[in-house]
Amino acid sequence: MPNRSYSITELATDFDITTRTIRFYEEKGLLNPQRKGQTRIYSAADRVKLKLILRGKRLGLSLEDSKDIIEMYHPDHDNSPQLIKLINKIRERRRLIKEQLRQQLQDLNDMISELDQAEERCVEALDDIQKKPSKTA
Amino acid sequence: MPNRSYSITELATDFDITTRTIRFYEEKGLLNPQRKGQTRIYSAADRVKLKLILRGKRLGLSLEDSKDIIEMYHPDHDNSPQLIKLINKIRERRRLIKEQLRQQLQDLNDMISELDQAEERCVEALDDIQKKPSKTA
DNA sequence: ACTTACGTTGACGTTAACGTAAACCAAGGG
DNA sequence: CCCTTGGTTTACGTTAACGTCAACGTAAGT
Repeated sequence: MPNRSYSITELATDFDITTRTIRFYEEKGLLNPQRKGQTRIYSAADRVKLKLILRGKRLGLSLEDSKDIIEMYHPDHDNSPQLIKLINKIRERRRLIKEQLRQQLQDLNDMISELDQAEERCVEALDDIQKKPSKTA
Repeated sequence: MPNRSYSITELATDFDITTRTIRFYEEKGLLNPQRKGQTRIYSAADRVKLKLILRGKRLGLSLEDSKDIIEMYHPDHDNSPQLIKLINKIRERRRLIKEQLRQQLQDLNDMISELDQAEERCVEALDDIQKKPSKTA
């Protein structure tokens, strides 16, 4: 059932964050859960938003960036200038993401190959030590 | 000539950072340039370290992490227990990097395909508006 | 001698993204 | 009735990674 609702602690344990974090995201305008009295009630859509936020964080986006992205998901269907602006924003964002993807892929591969080399140097140093026994001998 | 040396502003403009940033990295123990009087003189090796730090940043590593990684590049060639520990650190780090690579690739692809969908929804909404002329008509 | 460019060391300020603590309410169990 | 288990708001604290002065030294050019 994708239409159930969630308590704040439930979401917190699900995503391994604290309730403070979730309330903080609301404070920053990234979430707007319903209320039952004082208590926050999170919908499936809220859950998805949280997921978006956390994914954004893993990619190094700021909360502002994630907020921006979240707002791309519910366009104003009656306002064509707004829609056009939104489309451009989406395309720009995609461009940024793709460029980032390229850069990170290269960075990660570079780093891995350098770690390989560093390991190799260590292994060789160890081999050398094996051949000439210690100075104290 | 890879063995020339660099001034602090030279490195700063090269990498598009401020001199404050470079001194900050030194303060945190990631760099240790020579001195000529008071003035810092950076070697080619220092330049490489800076590059490592900045790449680390792009990957979301902390300065502490980068410091750790930099220290992997000049092993103590006479101490085999140290060398063994270092090799294990390198392997662990590579494991982390690879896992991060996997995760980021998935995150980026997910995000791109979701942006594609969002764009599509916008375009459809625009089409709808074109068909039924504005309410004021 | 004066300015300009580049360098230095403090030291305090700033921003993002929460952590932490205090003080409180509400529902249910024993 | 009290306690435990959630939930709430408000507010101050914290950390990383610098930014931003201030106050000064030095060497080169005019």
